[in-house]
This record gives sequence, structure tokens and C-alpha cells, in this order.
Amino acid sequence: MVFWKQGYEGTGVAELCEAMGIAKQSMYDWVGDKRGLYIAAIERYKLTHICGLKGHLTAPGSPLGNLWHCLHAMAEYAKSPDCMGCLLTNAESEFGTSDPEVARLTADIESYIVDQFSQVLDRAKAAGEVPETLDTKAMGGALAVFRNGIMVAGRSGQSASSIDQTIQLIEGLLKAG
Amino acid sequence: MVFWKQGYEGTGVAELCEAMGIAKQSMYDWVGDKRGLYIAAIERYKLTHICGLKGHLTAPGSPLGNLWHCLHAMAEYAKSPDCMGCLLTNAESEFGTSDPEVARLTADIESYIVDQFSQVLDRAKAAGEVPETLDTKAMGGALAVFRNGIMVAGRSGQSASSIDQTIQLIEGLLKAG
DNA sequence: CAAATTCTGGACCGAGTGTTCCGTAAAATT
DNA sequence: AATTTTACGGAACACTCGGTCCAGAATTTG
Repeated sequence: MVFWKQGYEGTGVAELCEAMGIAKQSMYDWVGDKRGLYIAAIERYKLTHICGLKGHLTAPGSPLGNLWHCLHAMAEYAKSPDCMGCLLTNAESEFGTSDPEVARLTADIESYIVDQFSQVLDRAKAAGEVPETLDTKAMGGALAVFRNGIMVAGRSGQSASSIDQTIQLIEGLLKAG
Repeated sequence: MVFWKQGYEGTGVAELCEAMGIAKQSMYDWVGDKRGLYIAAIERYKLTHICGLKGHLTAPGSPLGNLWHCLHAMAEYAKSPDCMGCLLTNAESEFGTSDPEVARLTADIESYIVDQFSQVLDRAKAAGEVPETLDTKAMGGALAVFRNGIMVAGRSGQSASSIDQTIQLIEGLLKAG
């Protein structure tokens, strides 16, 4: 949560340990160093926040409805006044490709997101909820890119209307194919 | 350029001064402190990179053509292997709303971008290049959000195809209204 | 040329950084 | 209960951080 809010460079080891409720030495015994803790934080974030996506998208009922629900949940989160964005997006922004291990990790998660979006669109297509012409792979990738944009918008406190309009346009895009 | 590549916390004052070719003391006389330099860097970035947008979008000829050209230029940049993303996007990601002055500055520039996109769409609508039903304000806001997503994608070295597909889908969105 | 201003290199500061060492206390295992 | 393992607190480390002070060099100005 501290890395999430303040970024890697912006957070001190003491701060992190206090937030986790463990002693500094224990952290060093556990993950080696600050960077190791950051990587562990991202992996944990994947489990607690990204993998939950799959659960929502594969819920019983209309695949497209599930996707819409997820998009709206994203929008609601991004509109919340104390939105911290997404740890994954923040990590990509802070590190770019400068740290190969972090880059590989974020790229993996990003492609996981693309897959989840693509697959729900495949199911939606099978159910006749989206046009047959829709390129689900391409749209999955675009949704992941859009997601990053929305998370930046949320973190930087952009207007709620801007975020809502973005979601609405994405929905239009899904209907049109 | 150094702030752009490494972020605020990730960059030392010595590094910055060396890159600018001025002595440390001169920097402190000029902008007061590191944070002042960061703000100056963002303002300079607005002039050299964001305001150029207006020039391209208001070029003679087809407004929609100009917009497409800008989108493609964005995609080309995002696909370049050493892409550093956008300083504005990075600043929003790193600071969020934690620093009120930085937040106000980035929000101003962001709304400037929205305006430029909206206005070119107004002109495109007047020229009959986009559907009469298109909500140019909403689409302008969405394009700004999408831009942030693409910049994150570029900085994190996401696949070229993912970026291309995103641009293609945005173009489809423009045509459909 | 002389005076005033600007710029520069470098020493220096205190505070804070991530990290290591170590002796001890608690917990778990046998 | 004895022993091994794990966790802790805190001192100390080397280092870097942003920032300041100052004297001299360079440049501009009169």
C-alpha cells in the first residue's frame, strides 16, 4: 500500500516495515532488500487485485455484462477522491524498462490482463453479444491500454466526467466492433 | 530529459545540473530548489512538446487528417525502443495529487490537451468528417485518457502490435461517432 | 579599463538513505 | 525441557541526498 501510494523511490524502508508491522531485519531476511520487497509487493498485487479480474469476468451470466461491470467498477474506483491508481501502472511509469526484472514482471501481468479481456470478448462473441467482426485480441490489448490511461486519470484526480465519458465511449466501441 | 527518463525521486541534483551544463549553485539561484526545477521542467515540456500538438492539429487541410497524423505520430513514438513515455503522464503517476502545485500544473496541461482534441473534432464535424452525433467534448477527454495509456504502454515497452491495434480502434471510434 | 554582475567549482553541512552486524528474546521443533 | 530456528530491536555502517557557503573566475555593463 505504501509503494502503491508513494512509488518505489518515494518510500523509505522504515516506512515500509512499519506499515507491514514487521521489523526491518525481518524484511531483509525475507526478501533480501528493498527491491525484493517491491517485487514481492507487485506479485502480491497481482494476486489480490489483478487475478480478481478473472473471477469477475468469468462469473456466470452474460460475458459482456461481466465486462461492463468490471469497466464500471474501474471507473468508480478511478473517480474516488483518494484513488491511488494501479500499482502495476505506477510501476511501469516509474521503472519503464530500466529494471529488467521489474519490466518482465509487469509485462507478464499486463499480458495476463490482455488475455482476460480477450477471452471474455471471445465468450461474448460466442454468445452473440458483440459483432462477429470484432477482433477480440486487438480489443483486449486496447482495453488494457485504456485501463492504464484510466488509472493515471484516477491517480491524478482528473474529473469524474472525463472518466465516465471515457468508459461510455469504450462501451460504444464494444457494441460497434 | 533526466527527470523525464528517471522521474523526480529517481534523479539527483548533481545529475540534473550536469545534464543541463550548469553549476549546482546556478540552479539554486535560478529556480530555488529541486522541486522548482521539476516544475520548470514540466512547464518547458508543455511548451516544447504539448503546445506543438496545437500546431499540428490546426495545420491547413483536413482536421480529421491532422488528428490521425497526430495519433500515428504518438503510436510511432510509443513504439520506439527507447521510448520514455510522456513527462506529464509520468508526473501524474509519480505525484498523483500529493503535491498540490504539481497537481494543478499537470491538470492544467491535461485540460489543455482535452481542449485541443475537442476543438479539432469540432472542426472535423464542421467539415463533415465525423458524424454529427459525435460528442466532441467527451471524445476529447477520452482521447486524452487514451493518450496517457499509450504513453505508459510505450514507456514500459509494450508490444508494437498492441499499440497499433489501440490506435486503429480509436480511429474506428472516431468514424463511428 | 574599471565596476558590477553572473557563473562556477568545490568544500562542507546535517539529515536521511539502504544495509549489515550482533546480541537477545520469542517460537517452534524434537 | 533442550535445541534449533525464527524474529526482533538497536547500534552502527558507508554512502548519498538536497542544500548552503564562499572565494575566485568569467562575463557583462558603464
